[in-house]
Amino acid sequence: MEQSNAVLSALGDAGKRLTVARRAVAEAIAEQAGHFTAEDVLAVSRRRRRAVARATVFRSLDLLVDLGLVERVDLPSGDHAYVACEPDAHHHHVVCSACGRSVEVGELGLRPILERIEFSTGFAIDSHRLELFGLCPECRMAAAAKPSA
Amino acid sequence: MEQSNAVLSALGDAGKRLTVARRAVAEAIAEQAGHFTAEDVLAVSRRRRRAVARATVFRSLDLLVDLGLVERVDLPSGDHAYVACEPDAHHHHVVCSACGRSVEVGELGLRPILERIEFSTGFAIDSHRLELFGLCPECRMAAAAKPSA
DNA sequence: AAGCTAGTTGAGACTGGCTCGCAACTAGGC
DNA sequence: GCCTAGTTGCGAGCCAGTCTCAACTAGCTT
Repeated sequence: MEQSNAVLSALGDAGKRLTVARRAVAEAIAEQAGHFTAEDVLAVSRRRRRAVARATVFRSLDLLVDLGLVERVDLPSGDHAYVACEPDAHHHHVVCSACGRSVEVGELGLRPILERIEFSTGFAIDSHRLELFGLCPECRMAAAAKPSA
Repeated sequence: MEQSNAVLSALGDAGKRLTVARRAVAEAIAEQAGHFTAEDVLAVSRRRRRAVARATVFRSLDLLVDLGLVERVDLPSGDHAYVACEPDAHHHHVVCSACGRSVEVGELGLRPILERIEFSTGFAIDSHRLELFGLCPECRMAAAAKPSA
């Protein structure tokens, strides 16, 4: 809930209205443990009897992406998903390929690598996207406990 | 053309048939300078009078992705595209955001960074995706020559 | 408390990327 | 040249995401 509050106050700061639909979307996102799709938000909003129109879900999500409160990730499957995240600081996400949970990691010294690439290719790199996929500690343990199946 | 040959022989090695449709797709890909979409392949095949059905384009592209001859990239816009690339070695792509040209870069010392992340998050990272976007040397010069517009 | 208005929403038609099912076709071994 | 399983083409279908526009409302104003 606190997270949805953060979203709501960020909306206010950006001079956006705090509408019922946006509250519902914020709540639905706050309820997500890891990454989620627009479809998930839609489903949660319906389940909670705060149904929001499909178009509005996409609009709100776009808005939140603009505000940096949510980020798009492209799953290895090619599907588009979103993750809630801290605004401001540049960071990346580590996504659990079993349960979908996602964790943020900081800038982590990519800078020198980027510089090396710029030097060797002549490109002026202005944006990059690093997405990491693997098993979170819980799923690792679960997998170890029950190796087959 | 040599690249399309590489594709064709790789198909043979994988025990796949060398059909007319696949040749057409291979040629269309060889003709692409940078990233391209399934739609591009379709358009080229038609322009060359070797029209391939939409479904077949997707099937062939999937096949080539499986064989590691082509890779999917997700553009910052969220669109899916493909890039032709060397099979085997793990590598990443630098994509020019102006002209779409793409260049491969090697593994470039990401390993220690991944290890640091594994240590700090407890995740067992088994795959990652690093996509770099920026201006290639030509487009940089073009941009410098004509700063406005 | 009521009014005002621009930002926002809902509904549903629409688009475009991609997949499916199946009969027809053909690459490549014999 | 024959055979057959792997492929293809076609067209229908599916689904995420977008668009349009009239109706609604958040939040300022009076």
